[in-house]
Amino acid sequence: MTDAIPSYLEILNPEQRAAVLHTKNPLLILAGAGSGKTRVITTKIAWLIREQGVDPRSILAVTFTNKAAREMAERARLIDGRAGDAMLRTFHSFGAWFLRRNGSLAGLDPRFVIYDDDDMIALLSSIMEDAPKAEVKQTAHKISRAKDYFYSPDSPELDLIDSRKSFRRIYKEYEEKLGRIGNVDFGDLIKKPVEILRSQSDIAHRFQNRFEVIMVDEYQDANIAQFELLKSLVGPHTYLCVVGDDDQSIYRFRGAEVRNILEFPDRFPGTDIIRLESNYRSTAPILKAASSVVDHNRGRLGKTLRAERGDGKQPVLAFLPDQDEEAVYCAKLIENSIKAGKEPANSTISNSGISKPAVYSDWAILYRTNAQSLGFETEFLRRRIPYRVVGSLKFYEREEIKDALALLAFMANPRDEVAFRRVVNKPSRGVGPATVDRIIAAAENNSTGDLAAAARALIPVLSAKAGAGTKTFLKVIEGGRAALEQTAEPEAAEDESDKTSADVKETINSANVAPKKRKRSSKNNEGLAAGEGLSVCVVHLIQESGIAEYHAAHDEISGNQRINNLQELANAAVLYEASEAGLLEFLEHIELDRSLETAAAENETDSAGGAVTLITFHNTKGLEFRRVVMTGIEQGVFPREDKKDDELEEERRLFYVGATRAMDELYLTSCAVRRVFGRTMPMEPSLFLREIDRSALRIIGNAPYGFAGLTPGGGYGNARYGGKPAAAIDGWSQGDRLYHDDHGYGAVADVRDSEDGPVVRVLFETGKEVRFLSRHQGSRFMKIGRDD
DNA sequence: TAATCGATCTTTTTT
DNA sequence: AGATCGATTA
Repeated sequence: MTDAIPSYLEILNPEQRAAVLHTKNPLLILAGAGSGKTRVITTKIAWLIREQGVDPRSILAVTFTNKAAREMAERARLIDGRAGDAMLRTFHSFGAWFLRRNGSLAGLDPRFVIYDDDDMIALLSSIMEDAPKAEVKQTAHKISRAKDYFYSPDSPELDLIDSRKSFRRIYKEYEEKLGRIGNVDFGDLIKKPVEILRSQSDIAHRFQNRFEVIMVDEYQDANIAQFELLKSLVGPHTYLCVVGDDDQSIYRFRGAEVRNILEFPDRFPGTDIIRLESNYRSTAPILKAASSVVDHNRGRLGKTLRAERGDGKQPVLAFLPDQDEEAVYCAKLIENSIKAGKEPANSTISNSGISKPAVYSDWAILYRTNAQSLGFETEFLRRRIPYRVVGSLKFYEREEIKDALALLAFMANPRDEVAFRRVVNKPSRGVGPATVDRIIAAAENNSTGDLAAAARALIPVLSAKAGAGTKTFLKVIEGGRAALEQTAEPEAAEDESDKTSADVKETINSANVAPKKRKRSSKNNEGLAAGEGLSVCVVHLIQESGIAEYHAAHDEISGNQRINNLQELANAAVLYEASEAGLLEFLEHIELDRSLETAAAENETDSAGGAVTLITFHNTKGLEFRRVVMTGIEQGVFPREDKKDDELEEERRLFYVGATRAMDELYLTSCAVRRVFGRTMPMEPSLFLREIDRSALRIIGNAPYGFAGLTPGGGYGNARYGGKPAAAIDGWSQGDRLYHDDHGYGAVADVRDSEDGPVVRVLFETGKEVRFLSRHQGSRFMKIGRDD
């Protein structure tokens, strides 16, 4: 250690450095929020390559999101370029990569397409023919869950999920049907590789030898199947290092098991544990607020974060009348911070030590459910506050996009019954359900299961109309295939060549290549512009199939963007080659990484200050923002209704994750009423608000009755609102809440008549008291409601 | 067979 | 409030 320490290690604190330099035994890094976890992982990768002579290609680092994988690759490469050769992937993309090469050992055609939840439901509903849709959905969920836990249709443990015989039967049938089709669902991407590795010891050995080092990020979110995958990949000489934080485990609902991290030392004997407890992100009061909530959880490893940044602005809890005011409050906060940045003289609200002018991208609005984003969007749109919505885009879930993808999927795999059903009669070609069933039945009887072949063979027997329609459809697909083959160049062989043997030579990270080219879509609806590569094929399909026309007609009625969306999809395909391999790559990329930003979602994002981020709590994991507003902190919303025990603890962790995203400023909002399904419902403040250490909180607005013991901070306490509201004078009465551009939020303390007319006395959240003449209020004061 | 109108349900959270 | 689903109707 007395030798010169490389500079990239110098910047680490002792614990971080110990984590980087650790070797041999399995290592569990318990990394609190904001403790420099990513830095440790990336540095470790670089260090292993540089100082330990580890071949980068023998390093596997697994994450849960593509974003995290990309970031990790980028940062590791900055330290050492060779890190670019390491395999950095999500669990699922690793599974897909594995199955393309080794799936044939389990009878899987390497040309499989990945089914998403909707496809899964569609397939399932063809099995559960007359079950209500809700039940089908629920069954799909249970099957996903079963796969997360590595349960097969004949596992005895399946009873833990659903003990009914019928469930077992449906699950089994589903598996058979999916197998016949030759596609896989998300769960299969993990489960099938484990099955192969378990049953084929030669393959297992090959992989155990290939990966000398395996690292897992966000280990607290791993499910049982992923744990099994890990176990199968770790050989006697593999160095295993997992990083996680039990307090940030928020994916239980999709099978994540905190016990993976809690029991890691038992599962891998000899494990060393290193804790990273220095937080470099948030100020002390923010951390205090966050920790005081999660402290109420039982069953945690427990740790204490030290706020290296020291003191800062108190988090603010704002009680607001309703969700519209909530949106206004957020908008005002943002606008004020921007304004304050532009006019530094205006320092009514002084924030200790924060002198940087605020920009839009400093801000994030957090909410529990995607549906809550709408209110903020409308308000921000109105005020021209640039924003971007993370996650809920659902670009790939739109009808027109799913149609186009189904055409592509059917082209890639003519056994794909789900895709076939979706598009064979869209737009309607006279191929009704009866005909479709007949074709599918015929395909089941021929050995290949090829629906296109079965359909072709049936044409002579079908009615004239159905026959003609079927013919048209097949022609479209064939045309698409022709568009592939024409341009298929020898390059296509490159990826195929190393399929069996040396995956060591693999140039990896197809997930990382997708260059961010921003193609401007042609705005006219005349026709779709075909670029190069696979987009030629995509455009052909959506045009010739009539899908484009079908949706164009719809656009005219409801003013949608469907044609533009289809164009966007075609643009994305430009990056892929027009070959079968390119097609599969494109489809896989879409299934596994839906976070792609689409031009459709950009409103004014390109403006200088960036944009405010609208995002669910779940989606914020791994992110940080200078200023964060946690909205809808109400009982029933967050925590969601009837959450108790383990689930309540998970909600608490979610709260913790959200709060620890904030670097400088944290705001919490809680509404007195909220529209739920169009009905206005009275709300109660969240349980979590009572759990927050009160010394770490400043409260503004009116704490509702029942929020015992809390006295608003600005000097206007509950008592003031305890009685009936005073009679209004000139439209103002005691208890009215208002907003002032300079002073922020406040409430009317009293209204008195004077010789110049009614005088309104207002107390602001800053503690400031202001009097003004009612008739002079101008536009500087904005009334925002009252609390009765 | 397709389009239109009402009734009903919706909301977790995501790879 | 909005979407979705089914039944009714043209």
